[in-house]
Amino acid sequence: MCGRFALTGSLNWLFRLLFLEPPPVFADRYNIAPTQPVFAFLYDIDRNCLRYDFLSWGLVPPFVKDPGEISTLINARAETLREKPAFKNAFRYRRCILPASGFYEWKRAGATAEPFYFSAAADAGQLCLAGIWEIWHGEGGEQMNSCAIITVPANRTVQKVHHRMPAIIAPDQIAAWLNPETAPVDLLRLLRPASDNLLTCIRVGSYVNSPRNEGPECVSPEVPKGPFQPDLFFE
DNA sequence: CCAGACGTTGTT
DNA sequence: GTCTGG
DNA sequence: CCAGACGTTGTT
DNA sequence: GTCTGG
Repeated sequence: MCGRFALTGSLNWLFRLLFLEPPPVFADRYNIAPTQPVFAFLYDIDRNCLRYDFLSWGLVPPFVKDPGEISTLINARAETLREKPAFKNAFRYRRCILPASGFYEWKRAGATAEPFYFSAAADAGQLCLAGIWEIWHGEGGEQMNSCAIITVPANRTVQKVHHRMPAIIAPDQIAAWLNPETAPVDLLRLLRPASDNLLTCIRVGSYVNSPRNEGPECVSPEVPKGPFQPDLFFE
């Protein structure tokens, strides 16, 4: 699955690819967690244009009375997107791309969970995660835009840590994914586990565990804990 | 017909 | 809103 | 996803 | 244990 990710560095290549003007500033984010605003490229069927926006991570279906009523829809299984009432309309009409430098997965080992960071092996930069988004209207006219990340079975690299992973769209498929004219069957074809050579994996420290923590330390490799820690004694 | 769910993950 | 279950 | 809270009353 | 918050 995908419950935490990072977005750092310049996205200019993506803006250029989509013929959009980049915003002047873009803060590095190392620990993007559910409920937070996430940056997204999306097709807006109402305005009939491709644009970007910030979406609240955790999809709120339009039929709920209170956005707090549903809180865990941070992922949507690719296998059942078309059938699930909470997702089908979003899949049909509101797809998005969530750029990510990498994503975190936790490996469960009994009571403990060890965090791992997956990023593009080619050092080429960001990944494009496939998402769906939704518009929620409150009784008082308030509006909330939210999103979920689509998951697929893990590839060989991710399998070592977890059995699901985010769907990653290749740069040359982004336009097709966002295009409102693309047929559902062709959309589903894009939702495949990434090829095994796309990602590298490192074990990171538990610093990232708390969503309150930010900064590059989130992706720092785990400091091995051995019986000997001379630095502590001879400081 | 109306009532009630509508989602994922992991764990048991 | 729309589908499923009773 | 993990971390952290988990409660009421009355008064300022 | 379970729910809420980030």
